[in-house]
Amino acid sequence: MSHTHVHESHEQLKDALDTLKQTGVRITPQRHAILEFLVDSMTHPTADDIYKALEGTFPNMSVATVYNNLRVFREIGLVRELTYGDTSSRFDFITTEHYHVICESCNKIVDFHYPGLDEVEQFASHVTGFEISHHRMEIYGRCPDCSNKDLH
Amino acid sequence: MSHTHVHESHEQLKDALDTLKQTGVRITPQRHAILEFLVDSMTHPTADDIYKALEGTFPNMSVATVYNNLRVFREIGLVRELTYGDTSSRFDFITTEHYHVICESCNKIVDFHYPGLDEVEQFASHVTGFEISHHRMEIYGRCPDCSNKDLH
DNA sequence: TGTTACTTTATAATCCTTATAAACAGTGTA
DNA sequence: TACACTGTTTATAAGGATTATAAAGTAACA
Repeated sequence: MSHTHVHESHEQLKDALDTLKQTGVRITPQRHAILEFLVDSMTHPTADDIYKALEGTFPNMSVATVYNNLRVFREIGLVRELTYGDTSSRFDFITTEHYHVICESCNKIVDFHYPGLDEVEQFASHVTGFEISHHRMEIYGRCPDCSNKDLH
Repeated sequence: MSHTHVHESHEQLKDALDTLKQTGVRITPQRHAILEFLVDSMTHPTADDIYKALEGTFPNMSVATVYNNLRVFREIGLVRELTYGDTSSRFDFITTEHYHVICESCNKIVDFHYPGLDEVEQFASHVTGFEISHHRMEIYGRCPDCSNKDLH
C-alpha cells in the first residue's frame, strides 16, 4: 500500500514534468521542488506553506517565485486553486476528479470522490444559456475529531 | 410582474428588519440602507460596491461600517458571503436556496434554482464521518453575450 | 560566443479586510 | 432630567495576501 503510493507519486510527478515539457515551461529546480511538494502533500497547502517547506532546500527562494509558479501550474492545468472564505488560497495537485469536505472547526480538508455533477451542469446550461466549462463544490461540517471533542 | 417584484422586495426588507429586531441588533440608518441595497441589488455586490453606492446618502460613512454590518448580517443568516477566486468577496441577500453560474469572461453572476444536493451531503458524511452542515457549489462557463461575441 | 527569452530574486506597492480608539447615539434607571 | 451603560459609527492605522517591478541570473540556441 505504502509502496504503491510512493510509486503513484513518482508517476504523478513524472506526468507533471512531462506536461511542463510539452507546454514549453522550463523545469527549474524550484519548479521541480514545488511540484514534488504538492504531489506528496496531503494537506492542501497555502503558498506560504510551500514557501516555508522549501526554505531549507532553497534559502534564497522568493515568495514571488512560489506565487508565479503556482499560477503557471494553474494555467496549464496541473494545479487547482481553492478559494474558501479564509484569508489565503490553497493549492491542490490535480489527480482524479474529487471534492472536498471542510471541517468548520479545525479547517481540516478531506477529499472524497463522487461522480461529477453533470446533470446539474446541463440543467444550469439549459436555464441560463451559458456554455458550461466546469463547476466547484465544497461540503462543510465537523470532522469526527472535533465532533468527539464536543462530547467532553 | 414589476409590481410583484417591488412588493416582494418590500416584504424581504421587512422580514430582514424583523430578524434584526428579534436578534437584538439595532436598526441604524446605515444598516437599513445596506440591507435595502442588498435586497434590491441583482448584482452580488462587493463591500466596496455597497460603499460607493451609499456614498451619496451617507457622505461620512466609513468602509469599516460596511464590513462590520455585512459580518453582522452574515452571522444572523441574512446574507451570504461568496468567495470566488477574484480578489474581493461578494455578498448575496439570502432568499430561497439557489446556486450561481459565473461567466469566466465577464464575471457576470446568474442565479439558478436547483433542488439541494442532499444525497451528495449524505454520501460525503458516510465516507468521511463528518457531521455535514451545508455545502456550496458554483458553475463556471460563458454567458450568452460573451459566447456571441466570439462569433465575430 | 553571443544574443535572446525566460526565470528568479529582492523589494516595493497594491488592495482587501480587520483592529483600534475616540466620538456619537440610543436605552434604561434613579 | 441627569447619568451611566452599551452598542454603533467614524477615522485611521495596521495587517496580511498577492502582484508588480527591476535587476541579476540562467538556460537555449543560432
